[in-house]
Amino acid sequence: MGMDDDLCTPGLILGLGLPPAPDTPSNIREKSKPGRPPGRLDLDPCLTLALSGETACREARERPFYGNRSSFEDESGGGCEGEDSRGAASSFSSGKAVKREREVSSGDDAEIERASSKASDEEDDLGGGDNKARKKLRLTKDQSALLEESFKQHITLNPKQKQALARQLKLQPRQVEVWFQNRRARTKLKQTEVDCEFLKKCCETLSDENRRLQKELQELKALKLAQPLYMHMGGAATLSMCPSCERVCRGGDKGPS
DNA sequence: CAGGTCAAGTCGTGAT
DNA sequence: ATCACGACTTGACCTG
Repeated sequence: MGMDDDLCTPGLILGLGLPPAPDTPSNIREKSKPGRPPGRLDLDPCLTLALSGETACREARERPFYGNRSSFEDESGGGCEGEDSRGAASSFSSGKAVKREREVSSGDDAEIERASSKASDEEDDLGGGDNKARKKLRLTKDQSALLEESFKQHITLNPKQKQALARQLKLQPRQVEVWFQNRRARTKLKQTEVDCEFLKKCCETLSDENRRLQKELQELKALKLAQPLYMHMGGAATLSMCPSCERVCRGGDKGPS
């Protein structure tokens, strides 16, 4: 009678452990500043069946942040060249453009940029001479290819690189900068999707294993109910998890290897 | 025309 | 205070 549940808890603990949910694009926000370049999600799920006294489940490890942000760029990054002047790329937000005027470039750069803006506008000219509306810049294949190429080399640009690339592409440095920003955003989004898929698979796998272990636990409980004496002889204390075959064995029983 | 893509805008934040 | 960056938004353009 009384010996069922109380006696029946041999101290077996079943635990399903998952690391904290992955950073979603939204909660990743500023915390993730250290920068996670597109990389593998380091997930280490844990599922354990243990005797009491042991920890039910390993602490889920903290996922390391994805490695570096391209700090290597910063060595030469002076930012003193007025490289990134005014949001002149678009003539559309007249008043708002003021914001972007933090780097007031000297006339020289300003002219280069104005010229390059014109050049790029005319390059893929769609015929509309109306500059009232913001005109969509479409990068040419060559421009995109070159941008992609340099993105492969470094995902951020220092001012000199930006300048050089802009000159090469006949674009404004600001346009190059924006392209890199958007490119990083796309990369991150893509990586998030990949992570998400990976986590789903992990979840399925762990659920399966959880079910299996729950079943095993039930079997063990049933076994103990059938052999109450076994408990008093200290049998339960000798139950242990065989690391190699991942089954519960008696103390004396050794796994296959 | 709806929905997708992407260049470019705004805003908030951390680093210096 | 300034700057660079990321997140989010806007708007032009494209496509089915």
